[in-house]
Amino acid sequence: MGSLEPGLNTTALHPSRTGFQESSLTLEKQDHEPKGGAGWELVDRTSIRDPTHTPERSPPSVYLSCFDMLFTEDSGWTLKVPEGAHVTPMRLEQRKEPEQCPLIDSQGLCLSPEMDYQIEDRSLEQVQTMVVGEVLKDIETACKLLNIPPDPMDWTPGNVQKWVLWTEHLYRLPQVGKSFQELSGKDLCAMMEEEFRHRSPLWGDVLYAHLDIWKSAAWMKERSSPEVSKFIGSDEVWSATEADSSCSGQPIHLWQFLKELLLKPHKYGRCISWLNKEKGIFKIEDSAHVARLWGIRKNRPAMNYDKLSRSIRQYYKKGIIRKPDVSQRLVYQFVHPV
DNA sequence: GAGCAGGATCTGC
DNA sequence: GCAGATCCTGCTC
Repeated sequence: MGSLEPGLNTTALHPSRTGFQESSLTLEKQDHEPKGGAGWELVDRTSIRDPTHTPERSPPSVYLSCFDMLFTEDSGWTLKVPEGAHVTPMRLEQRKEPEQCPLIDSQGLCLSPEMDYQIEDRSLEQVQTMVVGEVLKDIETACKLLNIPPDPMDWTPGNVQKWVLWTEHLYRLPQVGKSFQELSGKDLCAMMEEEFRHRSPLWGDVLYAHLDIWKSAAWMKERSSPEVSKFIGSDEVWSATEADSSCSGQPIHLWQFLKELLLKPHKYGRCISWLNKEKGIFKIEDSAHVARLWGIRKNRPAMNYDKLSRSIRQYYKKGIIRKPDVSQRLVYQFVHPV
């Protein structure tokens, strides 16, 4: 049994990347029983299932993409793969609209349509709820960073471009944005998977799968699952009326953006982190990554750290950011830490 | 070479 | 006009 390193992006399991034929995957966590027992297998490019599943025992499938969030160092979850394992994409031939999404059950969890029954495995249910919560939080974070609405149906062509750039970044895709120019969110949502593949033969299916998750999340948000809300917490629940400048269409300032990243250490701790939160001293650990994120946020693909740092230095005169008393490379300090 | 400092100019809102 | 983005020169580590 080999194991995939925490932090692994599950697109590494994408059959087009791996050439795998079939798979048996197990989710494991220290002090927890492995989930799935005999293992999980890939159902399609976005979901995995317990091959030993019976309706009475366990949910048949979960979004594979959801588990991206589980493979973080602080989550403790590890995806185990048997030596020489292969992954087979068992395509869902009859993809349904989000209202009938086969991967979402009647309670808003990432389950299949045959899930109209009680799940006896409570811990597994909790994992499901946690996964959904993580997906919603992840999308919420992306919305804030990109300043786009959570529902793809509301996207302008500019929003679509930001989202495509974001997806390119997330899945390490080559540039495919030009293939989706001038499309609104409604246009994008109306497109079938074949059209995604037509526009981008190599990566259209990845974009389609990622969009499908966003569409499903918007659908879940609309249904306001109490289970999911409970997990996410009151301060994290989506709210259209939430007084959040970064989601209200107002342009975000660079210093606000940096603080947003610093507020999500579980996601961005590897690229930016506090050295002394009380004094507002932070370090840009991965300058290229932070610049890339800022470029995506501002729809400036040519952004780099040289330009970003120049913008930071503009804050010196304004008294927003300065270099700490003991100047260090890539270390800055908010003049008025909160 | 990468990062830092700051001037000058351009751009989008 | 503002807030960056871009380009630049010169400097430090």
